Amino acid sequence: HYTYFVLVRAHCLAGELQAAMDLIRDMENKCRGTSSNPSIYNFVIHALCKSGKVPEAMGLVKKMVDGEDGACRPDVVTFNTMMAGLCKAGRLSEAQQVLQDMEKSGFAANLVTYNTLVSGLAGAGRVGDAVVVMRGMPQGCLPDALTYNAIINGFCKAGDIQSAEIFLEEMKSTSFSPDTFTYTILINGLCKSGNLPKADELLQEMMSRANCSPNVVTFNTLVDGYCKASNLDRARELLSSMLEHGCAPDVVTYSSIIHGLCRAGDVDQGFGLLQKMISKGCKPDVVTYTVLITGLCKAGKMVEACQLVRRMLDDGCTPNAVTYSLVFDGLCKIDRLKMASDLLAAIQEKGRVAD
RNA sequence: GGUCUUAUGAGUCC
Repeated sequence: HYTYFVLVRAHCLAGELQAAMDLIRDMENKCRGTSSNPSIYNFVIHALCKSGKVPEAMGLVKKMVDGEDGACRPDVVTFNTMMAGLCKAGRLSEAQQVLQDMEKSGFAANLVTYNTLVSGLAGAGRVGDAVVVMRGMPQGCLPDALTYNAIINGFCKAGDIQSAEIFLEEMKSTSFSPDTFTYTILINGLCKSGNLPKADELLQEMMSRANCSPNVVTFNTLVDGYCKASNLDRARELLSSMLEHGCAPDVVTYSSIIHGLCRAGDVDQGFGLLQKMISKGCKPDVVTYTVLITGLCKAGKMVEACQLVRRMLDDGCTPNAVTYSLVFDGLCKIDRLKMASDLLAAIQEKGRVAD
């Protein structure tokens, strides 16, 4: 079975999900009667969900629950994985149904099950429902740091910092202390609601505490906050201060600042920073390029925008629906249908159509 | 020994 796991995982990671499913069927036939391990199935369910094949994942789970021809019995991870996939697809009522289904099949929900549902609801703007689920968690399965973090994030995303702080206080009264995630969530909420001073204060608090130092995500969150508040100087200060804390800026850090520069109308400086990140060994991704292309389109530099699309293709970076809609929209608006069709031809020639 | 849950960046003035 371990051999099968290695093979199935390799296929999944290569995006060859049908091959992975075929291997499972092959395993079911060859190992008939032996008890197999659900982790192989769980891995495939996860991969199917991640690539948007939720119905296929549901089919596999159903096969397992029904005990169809040689299929392995599900375990709690099977249900948790399926539930997370449904949440990410925005299919929340079906995710809630999984909780009913598993109990019907005699499986007890665990902490991961509840946390999955809580974060799914909270992340979809239904933080009130998330709190109801949290309050209904049974003895022996009480909320942990992840539960609180998901709830706090839900309130922050809804712009309700006050409620987030109430749950922060409640968290502090438990055996779980706010961690790097908690602080980063709050910093993000404060940034998005325009309270940069308080967000910065929290960063200072983190740096003075031992058990929850800021990481690259924390810095990125605040860097983006300052960029969006048009305070590029402070954003750059943070870039230096993250280095002092042993945090290497990553593609998100650079893309945020490049976005800030472009938004300020300084696409040239954006390209300068692009060069700098490349020279530091940080590879630009589809978002980095899209940010720059947006800047070029807004500046009416459609020829350069098309050139950058070709450059990203050459760089091995595949444009997605956001990139394309942006460029084609820009071209059509200024009536450059010839350029649009030329670009489309170049994309098709490279066989790189995403989304 | 292998599988599940929490935080950060892009377009559409809709």
